[in-house]
Amino acid sequence: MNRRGPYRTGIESRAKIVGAAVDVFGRNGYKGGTLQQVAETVGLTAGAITKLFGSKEQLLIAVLQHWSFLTEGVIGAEARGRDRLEGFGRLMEFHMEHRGFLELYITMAAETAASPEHPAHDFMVERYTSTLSHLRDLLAEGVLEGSFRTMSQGEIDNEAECLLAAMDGLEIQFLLNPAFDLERSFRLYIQKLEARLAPVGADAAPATVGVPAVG
Amino acid sequence: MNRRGPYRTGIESRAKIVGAAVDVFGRNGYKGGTLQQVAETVGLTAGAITKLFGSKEQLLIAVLQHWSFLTEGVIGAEARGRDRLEGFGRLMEFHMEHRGFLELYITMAAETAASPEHPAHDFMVERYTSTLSHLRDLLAEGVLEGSFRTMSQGEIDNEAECLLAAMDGLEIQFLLNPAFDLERSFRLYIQKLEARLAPVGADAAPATVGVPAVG
DNA sequence: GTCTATAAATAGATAGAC
DNA sequence: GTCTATCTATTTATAGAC
Repeated sequence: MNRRGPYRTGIESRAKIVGAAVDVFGRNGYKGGTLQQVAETVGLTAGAITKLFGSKEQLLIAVLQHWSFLTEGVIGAEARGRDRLEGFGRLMEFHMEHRGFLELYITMAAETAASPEHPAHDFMVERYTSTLSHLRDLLAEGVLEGSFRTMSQGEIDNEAECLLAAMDGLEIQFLLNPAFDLERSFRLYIQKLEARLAPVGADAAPATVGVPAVG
Repeated sequence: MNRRGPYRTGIESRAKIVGAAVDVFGRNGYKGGTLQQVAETVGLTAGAITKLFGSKEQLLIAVLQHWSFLTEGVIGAEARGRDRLEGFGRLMEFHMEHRGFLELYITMAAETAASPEHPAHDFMVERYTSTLSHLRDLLAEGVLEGSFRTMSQGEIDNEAECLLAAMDGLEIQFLLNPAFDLERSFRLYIQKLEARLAPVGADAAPATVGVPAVG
């Protein structure tokens, strides 16, 4: 970085273009978003973007890689021990602070879910597969560690699916209603999850644990 | 219906066009879907559709009304008593059998969530608001009826939000992976919900209730 | 590296024939 | 009611000047 030479401005432009494309593709989708909208945002022309990235599709790929790199950094791989699921809480925070990335994620998820020929389809399928795998591992580690009660693999699978589903669904509700407290709702879900998965005899009064007064 | 007169074929065409538009808008989104794709599906021309519906946007409105009418019939208003949440289980079944309507719902939810100027934005916000309200009512009625333990309004709100989120998120997972058993995953979520919300003293062994062997 | 100009395709919508 | 033909606007992508 801070590289000298003939490519300096090109590299800076690429970064600015990718940032603008996150918003454009996030708001209007891949087909709906246009290179001219991106160009307008960064003060260039559509032709310049085509030459820099080769094609609209390759710009999308660059956008997805940027997003992937950023969110993996937010979630982190160090999530072990007590704060196992904390990385995903940080992801909710990140999405509240950077709405453009959340819009991109939800838009790409829906578009690729509905059309297998979407250029980002394989990317998103792989993303969902690995996220589910990650969540299953966290839950299984919690069982081995004694933080969670014993569960069958089927129970672990379903908890992982529901947890990912809750994140996606709550994020949609946040986008539709900016007053919605995404991070708080997600953390309440986690509290209920931890109460439900508490080792037998670890805590009394399971009927009310994990849900503080909120009304 | 089976109406005579000069409007007969027009009415039949309208129904066929709306059905085709469900798929086209569902798969490609509103901006991404074209009148020509719809016309091709039903064996008409794009010009004929424009004349019948006035504009692309009015076709979308007709599509949303059709979808709304159908899904409300599936969910039903009779959902009281023990089978309070059964209507939403039927909705999951319906979505597995009629994937086009599910694609339309998820696509519209994502598009309107990301762009407030979307022609279906107000429609979807209203849809989410009323669904959340419906779910809160079902939970509150369950409390009054004694099926559920006492909850604060905040707890009810969060349970309704998480339930709607789980439905949306699990549906996305089903679309991305057709082998995913949406209905079963949803019913497992409901079982966990009912176990979590069981009246105090109504059932022993809360740690394992509601989750049958699945591995 | 970015521009202008342009090619080639496609969009939604309208007009008029039948 | 549906078609053909056409208008106007946009799209991605390319070519060549600077």
